Amino acid sequence: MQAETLDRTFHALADPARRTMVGRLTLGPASVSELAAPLAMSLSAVVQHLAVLEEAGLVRSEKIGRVRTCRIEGARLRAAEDWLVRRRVEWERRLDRLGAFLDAEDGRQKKRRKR
Amino acid sequence: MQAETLDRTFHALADPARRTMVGRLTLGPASVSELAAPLAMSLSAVVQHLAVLEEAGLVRSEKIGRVRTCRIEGARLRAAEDWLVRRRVEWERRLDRLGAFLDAEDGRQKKRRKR
DNA sequence: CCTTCAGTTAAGTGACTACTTAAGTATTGG
DNA sequence: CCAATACTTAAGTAGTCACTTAACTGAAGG
Repeated sequence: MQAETLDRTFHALADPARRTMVGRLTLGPASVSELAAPLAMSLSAVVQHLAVLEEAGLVRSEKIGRVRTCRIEGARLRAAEDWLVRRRVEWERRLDRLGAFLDAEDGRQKKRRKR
Repeated sequence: MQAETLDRTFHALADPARRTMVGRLTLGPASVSELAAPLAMSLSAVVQHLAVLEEAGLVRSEKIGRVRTCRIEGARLRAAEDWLVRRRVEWERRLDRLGAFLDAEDGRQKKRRKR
């Protein structure tokens, strides 16, 4: 939950090519060429995107022979999700309190009208 | 769930100042100065961050008199959370399948050993 | 009124992004 | 062996980013 880690994670996810790569890796490990296949850019560009994902800790990879196999690393993705969930919960809690307050006000008004 | 919308959302969240602003707004509406208070930068810079958040649809604001009041808009935040949840679910499903497969293999090995 | 307040706008700067092409380096199938 | 494969590295470029300072607008408060 460190600021810099979230910076890198959200930055990594802010690119459609990188999200496509992450999406592919949720289905299972893949080589660099497999990750590149659906993307309309040079292999070189894909490698650079991969570097961003690895530096963010979203992906880990190992090279065997001439093939580099990549897989997702769940922790950072989970941390980003957690951050979003926490904000949403806080925000919903606030809406609930507001709703309860308005209901109470409404009740008071009706009471007043009854007199 | 359009790509460009997620681009903007994740990009907006990739900055610590903007995340601080969003965090503040989950607690309730705030003026620009209130958002700026905890940030070590000029008001002008804060206004520029606010513009990024508004263009991403994460925040909406209205000016009354000389005060601009900002509040969060939940939808886009929710969409980002959804994207992360979907990837995680996919990834966990894959791990489960893998686990089941390994368990089955393990069972087969034990059977073989029994003979 | 007129000054302070709350924000707005413009212009500039240095760093970073997302690519490209081009020229590598190991592997490996035939 | 040697050509194809699977990346890897380097260098360059146009565009974007996160600020800054400075000058400005329009609403209040005294």
